[in-house]
Amino acid sequence: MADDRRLAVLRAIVEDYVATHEPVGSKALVDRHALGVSPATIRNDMAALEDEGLIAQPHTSAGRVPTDKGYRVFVDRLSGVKPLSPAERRAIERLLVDSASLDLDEILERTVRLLAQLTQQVAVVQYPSLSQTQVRHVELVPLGPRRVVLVLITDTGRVEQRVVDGPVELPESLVTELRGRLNATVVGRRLADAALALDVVATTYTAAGRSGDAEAVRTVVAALQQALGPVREQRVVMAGAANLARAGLHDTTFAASLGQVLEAIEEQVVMLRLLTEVVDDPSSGVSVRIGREVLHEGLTETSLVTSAYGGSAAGDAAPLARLGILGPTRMDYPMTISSVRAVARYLTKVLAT
Amino acid sequence: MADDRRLAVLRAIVEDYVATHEPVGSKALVDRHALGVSPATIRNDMAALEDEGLIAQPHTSAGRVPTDKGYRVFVDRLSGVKPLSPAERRAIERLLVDSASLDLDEILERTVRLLAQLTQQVAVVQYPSLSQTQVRHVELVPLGPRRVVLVLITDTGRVEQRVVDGPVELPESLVTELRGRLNATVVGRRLADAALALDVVATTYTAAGRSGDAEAVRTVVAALQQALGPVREQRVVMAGAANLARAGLHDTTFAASLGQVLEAIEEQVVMLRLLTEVVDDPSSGVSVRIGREVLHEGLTETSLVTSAYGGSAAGDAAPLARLGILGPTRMDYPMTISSVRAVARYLTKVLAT
DNA sequence: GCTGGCACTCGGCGGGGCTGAGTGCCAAGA
DNA sequence: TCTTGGCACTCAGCCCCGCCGAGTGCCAGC
Repeated sequence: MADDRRLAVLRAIVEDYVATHEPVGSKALVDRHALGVSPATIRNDMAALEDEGLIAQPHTSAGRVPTDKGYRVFVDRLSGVKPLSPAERRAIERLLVDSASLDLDEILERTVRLLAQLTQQVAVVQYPSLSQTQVRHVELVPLGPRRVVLVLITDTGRVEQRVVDGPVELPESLVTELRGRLNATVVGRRLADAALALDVVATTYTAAGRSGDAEAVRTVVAALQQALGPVREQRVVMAGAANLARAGLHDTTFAASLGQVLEAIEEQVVMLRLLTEVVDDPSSGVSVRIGREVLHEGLTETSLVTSAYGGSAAGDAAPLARLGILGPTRMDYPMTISSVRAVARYLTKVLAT
Repeated sequence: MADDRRLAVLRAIVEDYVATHEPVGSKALVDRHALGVSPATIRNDMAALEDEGLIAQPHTSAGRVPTDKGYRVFVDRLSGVKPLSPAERRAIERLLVDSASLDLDEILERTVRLLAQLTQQVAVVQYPSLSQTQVRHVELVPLGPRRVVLVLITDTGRVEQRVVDGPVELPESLVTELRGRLNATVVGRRLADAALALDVVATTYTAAGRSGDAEAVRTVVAALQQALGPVREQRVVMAGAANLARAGLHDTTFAASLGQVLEAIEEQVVMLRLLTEVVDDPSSGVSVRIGREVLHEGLTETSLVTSAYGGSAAGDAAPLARLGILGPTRMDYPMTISSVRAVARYLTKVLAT
């Protein structure tokens, strides 16, 4: 039971520190929380918590501050679910309703803004993975004698385009023929399967003795395969950088790392790595990385709260991608976690329609 | 000639202040610049410049700092063109070469990054205006009984897409017929003309007594008209927010406005207004707005250097859109101006191919 | 019109002293 | 064994002060 109280003290320290942004002392704790014991007792508990590495003092004779490890314990064992406020719930539902007729780009754009606004942090949404989706249609449009636009349309309504410069002229007749052949080969297949199936198309032309055309065809096929490949789906959208700056105003240590945080966000490669190397906690459906756990140089003062979205709630379809937020380690985890989870769920619903 | 020297003093003050970020005094000026007169003379000149509102003292007994008006005079009359370094020139040329086979999105993405890197500021690139371009092709792809994807392809290779939910079922035969009719109506026309020409399509169906189909057709036509309209071209891409944060580290006044700057950048509406209300100076081909001239609340500490791009160098084709940078008023204007101009020219070339 | 000289101003810096929040430890009580 | 009040101790933050020096404006002389 003494152990229970120690954890209650840790929870109180985290909550107060998040609220005030100042190291919290033993007296302030008993004043603000009905702990039922004296400051001296709290001090003993604090000493124990410090031994365990859960809290730390910035300097002698200052209050305590949670460490990354302290936040970890708080998140894993202490934070109850904070239900969303009616206003928040309404904002999310509005997204769901309004999005019915929007295209994917706009849905994601709105989602990321909503998440940034709810959490007052930087929000990121990864583009949905295309691996589950199928090819609906391929279109070739001549732009010039040796140039065509290749447009790939999937059954989720996503459109990919490539400008292709052929090595030789592409007569209208060949374009028309190739359009038919490509559609026959790939329509209805999953993207990865379609890419493989295309391998034979160019060789057909070689076999038919039309080696001149085969060269041009190879170029077009290669572009289509590239469009089918996973490269283009590796994108994230981001919103709420201004929230970061505002957080930095009240927190000089975080302000210093602001530049590095912005850099990481702008480097899509970095964000994608962070998003993909993470796995949701089965019970909460959310992943929380705290401080150094984020495993990126400039983000040691930063936590990453993310959740998978897409797929089906029943779990019989794999999720499509992840979304989440990035903010100072000192954040309101219960609120953030429920916001991220709620937005992920609603986005899943929206995409299922 | 005394007047000439006063301007030389202003130039020296601007240059030193930009370099050191500290108020510059009379002694420091004569040391660093071969002005050929004594500090006392400079002090008289400074007093005159201050009377004219071109420089100011943060407090008595500190050096002088240029005002917005001072920067204005510097930019208009004093700053020579600073040629790009060979390394910079090479970086820009590499963009030109590599971009040959990329699509528009990627070209702009690279351009904005390049500009951010060259200037060490936040770079913005507005998407090219579509008003000059023509419709190349319209494609309709059924997604479900009442849903189609509408894809619009222009002769610049730009692709716009819309998911359209019809009020009633859209049978395959109608989709095919409509595809042909739409293409017959709009292909080869300019976007704005095409939107007008579409007005008659729906009425054709009504006239033919097919009022059931007419309703569905109207929905599709409306979506296409919206895609043709100017709404979707109103986009900007942005890069280099981290540069801003870095600038803020050495400059507390600017750090305070950092949040507002990020907000303005994220609000595309704001950036678009700023970009469109600006006109290039005919002699330099660049527009420079300094501090309050930017005419936006959060950007009084910020300058905006932009240039039109696209069109033709000879001027016989109107430019397509603008690109530029946003940074603290205290920036290296000659360098920034030549970078912005150079990138705008190269992007024009790239898009002309 | 330029220059050297001179008195003046005032922000920034470093030192010293005080305050108060917060701690650790201890001995006594439940 | 745990809790509690008491007590001595530490130390960051703050204020005050005095000094320094950069920088100024003005003036008389060239």
